[in-house]
This record gives sequence, C-alpha cells and structure tokens, in this order.
Amino acid sequence: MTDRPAEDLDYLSFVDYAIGKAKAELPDTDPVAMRLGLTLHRLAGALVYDWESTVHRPRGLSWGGFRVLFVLWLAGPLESRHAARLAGMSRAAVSALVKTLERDGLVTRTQVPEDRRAVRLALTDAGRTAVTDAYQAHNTRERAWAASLSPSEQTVLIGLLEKLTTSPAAAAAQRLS
Amino acid sequence: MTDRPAEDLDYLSFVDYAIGKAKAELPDTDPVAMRLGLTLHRLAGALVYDWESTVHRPRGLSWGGFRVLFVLWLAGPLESRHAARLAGMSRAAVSALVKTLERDGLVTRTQVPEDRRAVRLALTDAGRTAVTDAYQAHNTRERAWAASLSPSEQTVLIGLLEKLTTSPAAAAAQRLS
DNA sequence: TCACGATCGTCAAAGGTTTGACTATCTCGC
DNA sequence: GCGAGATAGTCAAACCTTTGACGATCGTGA
Repeated sequence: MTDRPAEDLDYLSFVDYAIGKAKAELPDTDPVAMRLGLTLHRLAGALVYDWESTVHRPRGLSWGGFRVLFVLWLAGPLESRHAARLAGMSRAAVSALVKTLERDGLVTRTQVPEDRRAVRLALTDAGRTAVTDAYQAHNTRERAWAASLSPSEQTVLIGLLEKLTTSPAAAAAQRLS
Repeated sequence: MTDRPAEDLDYLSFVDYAIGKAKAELPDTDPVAMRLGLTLHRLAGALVYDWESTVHRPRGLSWGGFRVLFVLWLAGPLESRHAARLAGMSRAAVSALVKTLERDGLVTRTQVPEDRRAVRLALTDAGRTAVTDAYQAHNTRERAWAASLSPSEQTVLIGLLEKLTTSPAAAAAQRLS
C-alpha cells in the first residue's frame, strides 16, 4: 500500500491520479464534481496566464489594469463602483489600479456633479488606443484557444458554462461589494 | 451615438452588452471566442472565491496553502519543485507557503539524501487531518456547483474543457518553471 | 579530475488584491 | 430641517505571487 507511481506526473495525469487517490482516501468524494473543479480551475489559470504574459505585460498593462480599461471601453464612462462590479474586483482594487492608469494618461477621474462622493472614470484617447490594441491581440488569443473546438462544441460549452454561472451555487457565492 | 444603456448592468448582462459593443468598435472581433473567454474567466473566479471564502479561509488556510497541502496529500511526499509543478505555481511561491505550513505543523521539510539541493515535503498527521477535512468541505461545494447540470451535461462539459486544456493553444501557454 | 552549464531552493523587491477602518456625502423618515 | 444609517472612494495593513538574483549542488564532457 505504499507504492507510489507519483512524482513524475504532469498536471494532466495528476488529475486522474488525484481523483483515484481521493476516492480511496475519502470514499464520499464525488469524482465527477472533483474533475470538473480541477479542470475548470486549471484551464482558467492557463488562459489568464496566456493573456497576461503574451498580450498585456508586453504592453505595460497588468491583468487588473486591463480589466478596468476593458469595462470602461465597453460600458462607457463609469463611476468607480460600477467599474468595480463589472470588472469583478473590489472598489479598493479599482482605486489602486486607476492611480496607475491615470498617471499613465489612460484614464481620467472627474467628480460627479450629482453625487460629490462619486468619481466618474473615463478613457482618454490614449486609453482607448491602448485598450483596443490590447483587446485585438487578446481576442486573437481567445480565438486560438476556441479554434480547438468546432462551432457547435463552442456553443455547447458556452451554454453549459452560462448554466453554471447562473446556478444557485453561483448565486450563493456573491462576490465582493 | 452617445446613448448609453450601460451603468446599471450586472456582470451577466455586461457580457452581452460588451460583445455587441466590441463588435461595433472592432469588427474583426470574434464574438463567440470573446463570450467563451469572458464566461470561463468569470465562472472560475466565482468558483475560487466560493472555495476560498466558505471553505479555506474559515479554516485558516490560504488558497495557495490549500493547493500545496492538496498535492502533497494526493501525490505523496514530493520534492518542492514537483509540488510547484503539480500545484501550478512557482518554486518561490511553494517555498514561501511551506514556511507558513511548516510553522503551523502541517508539513515537514527534510533533506533528500541523493540530492542535497532538494527538499522533500511531506504532510504531518495534523496536515493530513487538515487537508482531508478541508477537501471534504471543498468537494461538497464542488458538488453543489455541479448539481446544476445533469450527469450527461457534466460529462460533456468536462470533455470540452479537457479538449481545450490539451489544445495547441494550451501547449503554447507553458506555465511557470 | 575538473570546469562549465544546468538545476535546486531561497531571498528580496515589486506589484496586485482583499479586508477593514475612515471621512465625506447622500437619503430617508420623522 | 435633521439625525441615523447607508454609501462612495481612499488608505493602511496584511498576504500572496511573480520575477530575477544568488549560493549551493549536481552532472556531463573534455
């Protein structure tokens, strides 16, 4: 019982190995849910790493900085809290990131007349240029990933992901502010 | 052209809105690949946030710390570099996390006789208890998420995710050391 | 045998993110 | 009006992670 074919696993074979081992150690484990969690997490990590290292870092943007520019680009000028909600991060994170983006001349911060607590964030021309350039490359990478699937597979996958995203479990996991 | 139904979007409606807007701004955009990237990233973020906030933080574990315990639990005692590869993080991250885990009595570090550069990481009894307890709760959350899908949908989803994970794009995105 | 390059773990530095506290401001009910 | 409670953005603290550098060690070919 002390045999161990482990040690020279790569991440993919680790998933199979881990599921078998977990089932042996904790018989209550749901192996399908486990595989789903592991695979989804792994894939998303690889995606973000790819985006960040090939697209955004070379352009001087952090992954968080890009996400702020992205929501400002597509959802127009936004108050800080809305940018945070759409980008999926805390208000404090937006505040910190915008400090850099403003210094770099990509974003402007102006007071909202109707609510003096609020700050309206908007792209500068340079910001618009930066985000469109970056997103063009970003979408090219997305297309390279998606190309492994047929169009109908892509549709099915998106549908299943959206089903999970709108599930009760997702609703229970209310993120952030 | 300055109309703006944005501002009170939630994350889900943002995806639809963003895809339409991006297509208008950058006609070369592939909307399906865009939706896939956005949805996958969003879902993975919600998953990790759920795991971390409901399972691991309450038990005094960081998400990274749990991942190290997890691979040690399932792949037996491991040299540090192997733990890093399987957990999908840098060697430096493992080194930092193990410092805490060792202080908390969950992991032991012993020199490898055959290679005096290497360090073998192993769970203590307390570490084994901690990780099995945490993973039991973790898997319960995974099951809650997966429960939104029928068994055949789960199988299809896993198959498509694995197809992406083993795609050429994934191979090009070689992660870490 | 030895020198060179590769590899191991660690450290320091830099940056990102979250939480919680704080001030300023708004809103709603009295 | 006005006061209590909610909300906006910011700051500080804490933590995690990556990169790059380093000393120590290994192993391979001359």
